[in-house]
Amino acid sequence: MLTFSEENHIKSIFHLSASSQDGVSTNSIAENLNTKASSVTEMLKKLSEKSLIVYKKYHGAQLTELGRKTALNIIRKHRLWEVFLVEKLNFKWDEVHDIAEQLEHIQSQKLTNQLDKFLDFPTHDPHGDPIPNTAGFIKFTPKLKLSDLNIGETAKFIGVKDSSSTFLKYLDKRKISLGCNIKVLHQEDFDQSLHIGLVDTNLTISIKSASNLYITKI
Amino acid sequence: MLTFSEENHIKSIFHLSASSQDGVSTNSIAENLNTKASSVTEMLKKLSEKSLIVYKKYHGAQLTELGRKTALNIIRKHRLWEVFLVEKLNFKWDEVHDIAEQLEHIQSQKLTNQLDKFLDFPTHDPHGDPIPNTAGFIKFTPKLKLSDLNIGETAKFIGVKDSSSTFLKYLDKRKISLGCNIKVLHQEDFDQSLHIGLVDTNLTISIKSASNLYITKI
DNA sequence: AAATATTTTTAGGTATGCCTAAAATATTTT
DNA sequence: AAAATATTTTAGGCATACCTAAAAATATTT
Repeated sequence: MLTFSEENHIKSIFHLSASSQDGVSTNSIAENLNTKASSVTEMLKKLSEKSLIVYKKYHGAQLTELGRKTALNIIRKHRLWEVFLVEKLNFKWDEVHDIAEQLEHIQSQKLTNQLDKFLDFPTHDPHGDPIPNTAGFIKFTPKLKLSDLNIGETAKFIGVKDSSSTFLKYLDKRKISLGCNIKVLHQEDFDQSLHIGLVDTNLTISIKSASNLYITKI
Repeated sequence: MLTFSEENHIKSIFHLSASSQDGVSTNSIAENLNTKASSVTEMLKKLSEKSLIVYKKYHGAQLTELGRKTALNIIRKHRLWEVFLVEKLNFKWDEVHDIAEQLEHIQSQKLTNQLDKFLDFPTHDPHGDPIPNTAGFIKFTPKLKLSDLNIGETAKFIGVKDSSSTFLKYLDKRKISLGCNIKVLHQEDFDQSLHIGLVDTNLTISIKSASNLYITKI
């Protein structure tokens, strides 16, 4: 049985692993968890002793297979609860993160699996992130961004990179919702902003916003 | 914001208050929470400083109005989650306690209220215990036990006193479920055991079991 | 009302998880 | 490759929440 803090460190290392080939640095974990490097060092020693990570002093941490499974189980719970909150309790997609952050620590394999069944085995959470299965298998989809498209191309909006509440609300206001089709109409030269077409409206979004939208060509 | 431990102490004091007019003793809390009296003493000081209890050395603790509200909010969450687990996720009534014990600490007023609505505002949990409303109001029903009935009387089974898994499974096996009608047919002289009649069967239960069943005359 | 027993508190200790500041190591620059 | 800079670890502290053992207060018995 892991403590909340241990679980949070494991999760953090998992997320940071995506964007780094070798070990995850102490500082990046500290920044991610809003703690200090020295606290992280302590924790890395502990997680290493529990065989959840491979840790070599001054050279960061890498999850072991056990650690990866552990991380994916926490992420599975987080994302299932997010689906529950949005689908069943009528929460908006920008309101669910903090609550799921608490719920992901609830310990009961049966609870997780029954919840999964109750939600009819969803494959993605409300932000488009894939939900790992019981075995810790996660469906990998190559992640294209809207900013990667050429003028004239159309794609389906399938997920957000930055799922901060501010950004999600911004999307709501512009009626850009998961699953909708977006066509790139034109790009401004001076600031790279994109004119895009939705089903019944056109609008302009910054290149920064465009690179926060994951899409799949259709 | 209270810690899990603070919340558990508050809850414990609330439950123990039912069966004691004046202050709840340090020892009884310790026993209830499986800790030691000295740990409880420390906590009582802390809760007292936070105005959740009135605490006088050597004379036990009593909840303040704030403490009572706090306790009822935790109990509300506990019981709503129990309903959720049984009604929506197909748990048995003897499986839900430990999970609800974790879920009761999740902090989000909105979550609790949406859950309440989703469950269609249940009034009682799967063991027959009443669910406090948002304001901390709890419906008080005078609690008769099956053992209080006279021979020949019939009553509706509305709750259990001891909701241990063993006892709940015992009831399952005998098809005694919440809401069913029970008639007291006869009492054995030598051990006070009761012969009772259900809808389509008769059976014998010990006086100890009978005093664990809350009923209401019909 | 003493003596005894029980309960509660205090004193002092441990593990966890955080911190700051200083020391050690790694990386980058010149 | 030496110096400067950045990162990471160690050392030593603090708060929480537990513990045991001893002391103090209360309750019960004689």
